[in-house]
Amino acid sequence: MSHACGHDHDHVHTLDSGRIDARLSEARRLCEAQGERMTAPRLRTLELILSENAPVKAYDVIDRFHPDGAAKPPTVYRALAFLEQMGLIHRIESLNAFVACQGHADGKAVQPHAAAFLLCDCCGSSEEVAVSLPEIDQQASASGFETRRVTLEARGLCKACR
Amino acid sequence: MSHACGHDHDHVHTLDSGRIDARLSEARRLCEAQGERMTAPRLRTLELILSENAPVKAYDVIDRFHPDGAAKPPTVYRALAFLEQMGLIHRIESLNAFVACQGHADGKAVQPHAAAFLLCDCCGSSEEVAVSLPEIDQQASASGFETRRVTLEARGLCKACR
DNA sequence: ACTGTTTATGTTATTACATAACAGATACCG
DNA sequence: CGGTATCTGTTATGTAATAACATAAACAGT
Ligand SMILES: [Zn+2]
Ligand SMILES: [Zn+2]
Ligand SMILES: [Zn+2]
Ligand SMILES: [Zn+2]
Repeated sequence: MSHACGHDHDHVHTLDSGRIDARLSEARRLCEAQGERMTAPRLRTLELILSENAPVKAYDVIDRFHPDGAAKPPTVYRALAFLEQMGLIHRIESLNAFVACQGHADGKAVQPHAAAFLLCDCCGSSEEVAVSLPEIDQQASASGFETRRVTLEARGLCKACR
Repeated sequence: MSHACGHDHDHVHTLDSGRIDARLSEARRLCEAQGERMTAPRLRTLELILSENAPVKAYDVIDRFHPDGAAKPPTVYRALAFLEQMGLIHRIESLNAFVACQGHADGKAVQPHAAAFLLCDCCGSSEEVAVSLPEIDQQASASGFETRRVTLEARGLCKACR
């Protein structure tokens, strides 16, 4: 984690392993409840993303996948696609990275959903926030546009890094 | 332009060359007014993006840059960065592509600005819409987050492709 | 015009990100 | 158990973006 901003990034806290295990179990339940399989590579990919608790690059997952040596890219990209479909992770377009969905943090199952993100350019932290988008919905309606997915990402500085 | 959607994409209209020339002249004026140079590679890059009138991949610009043979990537990526800074084009994160700013279409000079986009997954068309984002601004404030740039992209089907 | 300084471009090479294609294994269902 | 669908392993390739350094053009002051 390189930075030249004159302050530390201790405020980017990680999840303890108990909390991660809980999230993984819950993810397995959620998949099985929908007739989907939570396989080893999917679980491992989710584990690595949860461990970071911030947006992670696909190739970071690839590099850390095995204790010794990297995974093959398709293994991880397929797992990422699956986890995203299940609503367990989100892709951050402006970072080419993936982050665990915060909608599950409190133990509730959450269907795949659009989310907005506050992304710190200094410490790399991410906060998922729920927003409605009346204006763009209205603009879309006015244009006869049928919206399927919305990407909303705010880049800037978090409270601790300002 | 490949598609298997059962309808044509004639509704994706291009700009005629007179209109493109006008936009290029205006871009030059806008740069010079700010003490920036509108050089040949920058102008050529903008021309290619205006010609498409829809989001264009960087490597499409690279391939078409010279009548015979491609440009080198840094040439085009540097031009793209410049044009984006000048507010003449926007980067579409979810497509890894660039589109001309529509704020200049009516002859007005427009400062660099955030914009939202309606992006058709079928015909590839793009519509730039102006929106304010009270909810995310509010969420950011509540979190002590200082927003610098916002990406807002709606993917779906345009009126003609629904 | 001369000269130092800044800004932009040319060029080579490399790094980062993502998917196609197909073979093999595993789960699931009747 | 056999057939089918789903998932994984593997190789190779395709696509997107930048690092690093050399060259050239513009600019400002003399
Ligand atoms: Zn979420
Ligand atoms: Zn921060
Ligand atoms: Zn614009
Ligand atoms: Zn369309």
